[in-house]
Amino acid sequence: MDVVGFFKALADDTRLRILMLIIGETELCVCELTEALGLSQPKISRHLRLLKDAGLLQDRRQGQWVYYRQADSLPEWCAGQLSHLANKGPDWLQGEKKRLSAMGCRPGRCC
Amino acid sequence: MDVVGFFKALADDTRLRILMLIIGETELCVCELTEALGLSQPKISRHLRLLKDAGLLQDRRQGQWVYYRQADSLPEWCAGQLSHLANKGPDWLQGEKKRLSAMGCRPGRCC
DNA sequence: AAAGAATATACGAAAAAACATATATAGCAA
DNA sequence: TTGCTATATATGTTTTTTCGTATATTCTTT
Repeated sequence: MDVVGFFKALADDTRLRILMLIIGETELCVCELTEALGLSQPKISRHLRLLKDAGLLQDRRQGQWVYYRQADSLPEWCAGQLSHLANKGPDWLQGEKKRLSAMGCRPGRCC
Repeated sequence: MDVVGFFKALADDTRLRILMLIIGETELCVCELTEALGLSQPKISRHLRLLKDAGLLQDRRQGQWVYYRQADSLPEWCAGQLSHLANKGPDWLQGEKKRLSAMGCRPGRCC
């Protein structure tokens, strides 16, 4: 996990929102992110891959869903910064969180 | 100072090194940075401008030299992250610091 | 005023990143 | 198997960044 790579990974509005949402919710699958951000599925997947390649996220497959969460074993300077950001700032994620909880059916959370 | 803008500003190797050097030394002028990083003067100036536009640096002119330092009035989450980075990490700036102190004549510091 | 040094900007080219869309893969259910 | 859903990748295009080089500006010194 190099420093510039870390900042590059966060230097995009979509990725930053994805990451903050995931950290706030601990774990989210692709379709939840797609819904919450109102973006196309390939776009979400592409950015998730970048975040995973950068070492910030890890994924696990469960059935047909793939869940993403913050990577274990992040260096402290990096994890600290992330949780700090996720807790402190984002009033900019109100809309996203609202859309998330408005989802009729979320995998593992309903029906 | 928006969050994405902050990360964009740091998402470049040259800018990150410039910033870490400046924070480490409190204040540096363009020719010192040019020497320390071994890069062309226009390149340094261009990146300094980006950092200034992003709100991370401020400058002051003294005679023919322009000195850059970390901006006053940075939000706490931002200043904290910067000093944390500058103090903790950069073993990657050894060469730069060596070239800096090897400069025969540094404005305000010699002759 | 003229010359020289330090710094800034302008401009076209090259490289990198982001995108939309189409298609592929993988699991599940009938 | 077939069909359906969730996710991933491939491809060509557009946008954004970065860069080198040339030139402009500002200050100092003579």
